[in-house]
Amino acid sequence: MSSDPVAFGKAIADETRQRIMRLLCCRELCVSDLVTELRDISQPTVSHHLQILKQAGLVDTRREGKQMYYTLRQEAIANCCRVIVREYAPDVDLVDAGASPQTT
Amino acid sequence: MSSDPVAFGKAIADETRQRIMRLLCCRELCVSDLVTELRDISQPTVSHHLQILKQAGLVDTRREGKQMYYTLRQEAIANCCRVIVREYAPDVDLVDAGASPQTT
DNA sequence: TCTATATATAGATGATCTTAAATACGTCTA
DNA sequence: TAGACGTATTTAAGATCATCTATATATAGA
Repeated sequence: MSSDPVAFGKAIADETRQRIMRLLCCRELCVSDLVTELRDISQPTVSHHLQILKQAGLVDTRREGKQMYYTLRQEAIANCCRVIVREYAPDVDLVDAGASPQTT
Repeated sequence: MSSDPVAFGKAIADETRQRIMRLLCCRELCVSDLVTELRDISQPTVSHHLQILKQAGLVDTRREGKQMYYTLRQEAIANCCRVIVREYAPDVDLVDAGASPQTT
């Protein structure tokens, strides 16, 4: 919920967590679904990363019987990005120049 | 450079680095300027963080005599945010409906 | 209640990160 | 060239993190 850029950075600063986020994007999955997809990561590790994402406010949870379903909080993610741009890229207009690859 | 969300996350996942980014936002500063402002951080630590930001493509450098001047690469930062939103918040329109009320 | 299943937590370990002190490097000026 | 100054790198210590195994908690069904 915080939209704190440091906390947001820490939350996304891990390859496994971003794999989880990618899997959760636009669909709801339970822990065992995620463990099945991330076949090289143990269940406790998946749960651990989910707790970190939850703590950062980037996922929502819903219990259904024995399973715990997770979804991405897209609006929260977008909001963190808005804060970052407002703080560190205030001169950039997000509307245009979206796809222009202006990088060294 | 890369616009890799994991690398971007690692780069911003530190309070000191974001303090540096805030100081560099919209103005050019050399290392000793930054050391003066961040009065609780040593010069080698500041230099170290600047290297991390540089490696992530978030700052540009310009040498002028003995000093090395740093600037924020706002476009690169905005681009990383665009990638993150595209990947993890595709249903959200970054432009409107932000934290600030946008009266149409 | 007991058992099975799904998820979370605890503890341990190795890797990575932050930091400062000491030192090296690069540039200017005399 | 020598010395001063600004910045970068090296080294090492302490902290944090990702990951596993083992175990605990929670829920459903018999």
